[in-house]
Amino acid sequence: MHQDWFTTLAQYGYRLTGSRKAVVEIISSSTQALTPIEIYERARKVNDEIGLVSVYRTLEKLEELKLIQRVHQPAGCQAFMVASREHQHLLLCSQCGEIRFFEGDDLGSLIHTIAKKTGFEINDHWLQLFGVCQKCKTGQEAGA
Amino acid sequence: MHQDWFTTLAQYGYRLTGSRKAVVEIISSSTQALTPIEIYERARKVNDEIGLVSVYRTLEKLEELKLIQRVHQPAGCQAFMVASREHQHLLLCSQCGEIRFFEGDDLGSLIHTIAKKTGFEINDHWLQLFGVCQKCKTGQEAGA
DNA sequence: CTCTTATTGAAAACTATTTTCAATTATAGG
DNA sequence: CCTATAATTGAAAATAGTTTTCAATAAGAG
Ligand SMILES: [Mn+2]
Ligand SMILES: [Mn+2]
Ligand SMILES: [Zn+2]
Ligand SMILES: [Zn+2]
Repeated sequence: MHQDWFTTLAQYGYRLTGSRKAVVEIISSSTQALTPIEIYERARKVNDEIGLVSVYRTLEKLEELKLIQRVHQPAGCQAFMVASREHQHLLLCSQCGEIRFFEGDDLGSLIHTIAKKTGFEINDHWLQLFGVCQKCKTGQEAGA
Repeated sequence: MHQDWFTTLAQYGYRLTGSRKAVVEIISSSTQALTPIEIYERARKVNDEIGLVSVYRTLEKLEELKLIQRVHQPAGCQAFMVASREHQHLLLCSQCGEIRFFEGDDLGSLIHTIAKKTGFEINDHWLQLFGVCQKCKTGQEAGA
């Protein structure tokens, strides 16, 4: 997966540097949403030269290219994760932070009804489900 | 409506001060989500002594009492609006910022399916619809 | 009216993010 | 390979948003 990201970055004329590679590898392989600081701390274990500022700059570019997306949670909205290619929704574990995509919502008729009732032209929606994952339910520790 | 809020605040032992009244009146009568700064600026027109810090402190208390809620939007997540008493969802106009509640989503069967498929125990959800309100569609300016 | 204690605004502190800048380095072209 | 050039870097400064500290004030119980 991160190979694809490198290709995309290169296509857009961005150079492949050590700092960028570290950030890309960390985010693209995480099953949790990560904040800039969390990414920075993980990246430093690989490359202790990296600056937090490069994490921010890389996140900015990855978001522009729609390779990552911001995740909104009750605890805060600074975390990022891999973006879904298609229209999908999130399922989040409130305990360990694991995040999964799911698809197949059938909001069509609801959206139609609300549009008719309110006069709004509805063109997007956010749906997120919150819960406790299987691992956390059974008491196991979750892998980071 | 803000009369009820004053009563609730008093019941919890909070005093009714000019600063609080201003914040309460502004939020409880707005059809848009407002940021702390926006509230502050509006409040100053009524009471030019008020400090931004009191806006923050009042928001904190109103949120604790569940009289207001934070609104998450693509442009940012610092805005607040009246909280719905019951389980409801938001419909937001991307153009003028108007926000409405709606109810009657039928996510039950979707949630059941996802729970079964993933092993998650799902206990909450967020649903927001984004679009353009009637006023904005027909080109009128929206009232603040 | 008085007393107590919550609340206030200003200022300082803190946190998160962005900008500035000179030094470095990826990469296109030779 | 080398070279030239423009993108990228990390440090430091700047900015923005929010919280804490503090002495002064004022709400409200009695
Ligand atoms: Mn959907
Ligand atoms: Mn619902
Ligand atoms: Zn979990
Ligand atoms: Zn509108």
